[in-house]
Amino acid sequence: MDDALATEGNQDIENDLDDILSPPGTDMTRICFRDQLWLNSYPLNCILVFDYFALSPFYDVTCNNELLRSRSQSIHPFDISHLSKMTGNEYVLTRIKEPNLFVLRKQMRYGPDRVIPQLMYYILDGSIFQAPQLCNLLYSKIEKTIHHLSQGFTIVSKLEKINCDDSEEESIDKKVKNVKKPIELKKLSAVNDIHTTLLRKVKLCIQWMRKTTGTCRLFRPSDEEEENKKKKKKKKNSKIDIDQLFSKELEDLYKPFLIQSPSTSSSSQATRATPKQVTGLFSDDASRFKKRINKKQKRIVTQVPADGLSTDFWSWRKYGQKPIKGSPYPRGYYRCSSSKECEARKQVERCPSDPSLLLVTYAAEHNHPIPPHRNSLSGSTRINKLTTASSFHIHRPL
DNA sequence: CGCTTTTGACCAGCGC
DNA sequence: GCGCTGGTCAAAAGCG
Ligand SMILES: [Zn+2]
Repeated sequence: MDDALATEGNQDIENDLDDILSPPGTDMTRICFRDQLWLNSYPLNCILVFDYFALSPFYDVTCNNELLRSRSQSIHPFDISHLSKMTGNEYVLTRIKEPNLFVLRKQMRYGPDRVIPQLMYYILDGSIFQAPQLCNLLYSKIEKTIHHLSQGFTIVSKLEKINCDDSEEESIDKKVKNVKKPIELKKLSAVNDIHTTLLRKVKLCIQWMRKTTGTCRLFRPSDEEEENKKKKKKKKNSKIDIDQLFSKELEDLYKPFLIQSPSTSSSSQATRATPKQVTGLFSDDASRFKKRINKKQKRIVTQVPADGLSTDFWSWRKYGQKPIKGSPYPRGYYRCSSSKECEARKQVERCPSDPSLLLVTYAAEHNHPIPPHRNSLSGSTRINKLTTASSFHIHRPL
């Protein structure tokens, strides 16, 4: 299955989003203005930068700066003492690093100390750009993230059939059935749901941001903006509500895909052919085996094709191999090699009924992010020998 | 040299 | 207590 399934259904929402993100006449982030003739004739400094900016298509001739300019030659159009007495659109210089960088802000003034920022522009080495709005930036980041997530889910559902056992009451027969049940369709529709819901949330967030701040900024607000913000404390509270709601619902959405931490997981045990294999897996005592994982630890069983291609992204170190009863193939024991503190473990064994499949049982959770690279490649050539087709008949002698 | 895997020993839990 | 089984330890060996 391809990505089209996930994206097609969201077309309407995405179109709506485009409308929200790009109100007519505000998104000029794709263009850049530069007048080499002007730059050759005049020095770009904080006095003349206004004249230069006024030549660009970004400049709004209805602004108060334009009024000041036409009113008197002796008043600089950026003169805040005059601008602050007026109301309406205006441009102010917010950052100056002559002659390379100038940052301008377009804002709506309602009174001497009441302004709402609208857009930011920067003039970098003579080229004028409009800074992308925070909401656009956020949206593109989130969209990218969603895209990668759904890609990831698609790949994962192709490679693995995941069984996450939640119930202890399930009969053994049922458990065995669950292991074999393919779940690609279920996963894909879940991904689609997540995609749709995320887009909806993003849309809500952006609408809210526009309502509360007029438009979104890329730069840190100035002191006077902070004061305005304090006056809007009530609205700040509503931000918290939305944020909490947003993260809560996100959490709910992703819950089925997360390996729960020991503190939150309820008691459950592995899906195995025989429950006997599960009992006595880990015991918690103060001896030198205290590192053994709690018996109630949540465990996740996955089936992966034994082609040697589908490895996970964690780095593992083998610490044992045992022959297992009822299977001609041994079981390999691996622990996380990224961190000494990390308790994550996995067991890899070949499925007795279908030797082309590997049963990978994960226990405990990593307490660190996925390592970017393997810590070391030395000694790793034999990694997962169990997964290579040539050697899975090897049995250690008893 | 620093990492890995290999592998026999050891431990804990369970059933008898 | 004893034997069986699954899980872990740790010394030794292997690898780049
Ligand atoms: Zn880890």
